[in-house]
Amino acid sequence: MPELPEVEVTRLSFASRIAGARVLAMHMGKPLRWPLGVPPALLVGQSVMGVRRRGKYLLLDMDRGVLMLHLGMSGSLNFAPSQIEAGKNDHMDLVTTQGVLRLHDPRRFGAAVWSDSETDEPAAKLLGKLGMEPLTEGFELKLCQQGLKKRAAPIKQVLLAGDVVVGVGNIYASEALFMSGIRPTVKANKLSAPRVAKLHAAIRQVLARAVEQGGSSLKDFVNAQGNTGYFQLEASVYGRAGLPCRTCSTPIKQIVQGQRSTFFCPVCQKH
DNA sequence: CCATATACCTGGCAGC
DNA sequence: TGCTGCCAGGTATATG
Repeated sequence: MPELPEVEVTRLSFASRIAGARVLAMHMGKPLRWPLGVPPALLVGQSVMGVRRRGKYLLLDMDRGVLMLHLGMSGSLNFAPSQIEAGKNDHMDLVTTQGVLRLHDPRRFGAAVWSDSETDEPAAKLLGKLGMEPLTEGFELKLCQQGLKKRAAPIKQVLLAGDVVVGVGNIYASEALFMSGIRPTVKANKLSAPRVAKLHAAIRQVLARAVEQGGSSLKDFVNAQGNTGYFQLEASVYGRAGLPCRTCSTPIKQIVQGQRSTFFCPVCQKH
C-alpha cells in the first residue's frame, strides 16, 4: 500500500496533531518485522517533538531518541482522539496526551523500532544506505545520472532498490517510466542523459502529484484520519494489463521483474 | 561490489 | 457456500 506519497500523506495527516504530546502508555500486539528494541515503558513520559519522513520510514522525534515506524506492504496509521478497542491486526498503540497513534498492519511486514538517535543502531543501519529524497533540492539530476550509470540492472529494479532514489515503489515505478517513455527492462546504465532527465522529472511529478491527491487509493489506503486517496483514478499503466493505453490505445502489457509485476505500454515505451 | 532470489505474513479474489 | 491457488503497495538478508 504505502509508497512515498502514502507515507507522506499519512505523516501530514497527524504530525501537527501529535506534536508536543506526551506518551502515557505504549502497547504492542503481535510481533512486527523487528522487535521494538526497547521496553514500551521507556517511551512513557517522553514527548513527541515532531514527525519526519525518510524514504518510507516515519521518524517520531522523541526526547531521548527516535521511534521509527514503517508501514510495510499493508500497514496504516490511525491517530484518534481516544482509544477504541484494538482489532486483531492492530499491533501498536502509542497512547498520548493528545490522542492514540495506532499501527494497523495485517501482514506485519511493517515495523516499530526504537533508536537512541538517528546515527545510532539500528537507525543508522536502516537509513544509512537510502538514496536521495525525490521531493527535495538534494535530488539533483547530475547525481541521478551518476547513480544510474553504475547500474547494469533493469531501470525498474534500480528504482525499486531505493539506493539511488527513495520512495518509488512498485506502482509509481511503472507510472514514472510510462511518463518518461522508458521501457522498464532497459538497463539503467544504457539510458542517455536526456532520457534520465525525463525520468528524473517524471519521478518528481508523479510523486508530488500523488501527495497532492492524498495518496493512492489502490486497495485500501487511508491516512491517519481515515480518509482515502484518489490517485488510482488516474493510473496510466499500473493494474491496467490488457486495457487500452490512454495515449495510443495499445493494450498495456504486464511482465514480471524481480518477482514483482511491471506494467508498460509497448508502443509508448519502445525502448 | 553488484544482481538476483528468498523469506517474512495475512486477506481478498477468481475459479471451480 | 466453500475450497484452492494466486496475488498484493516492501526490504533485510542470503546466495551466486
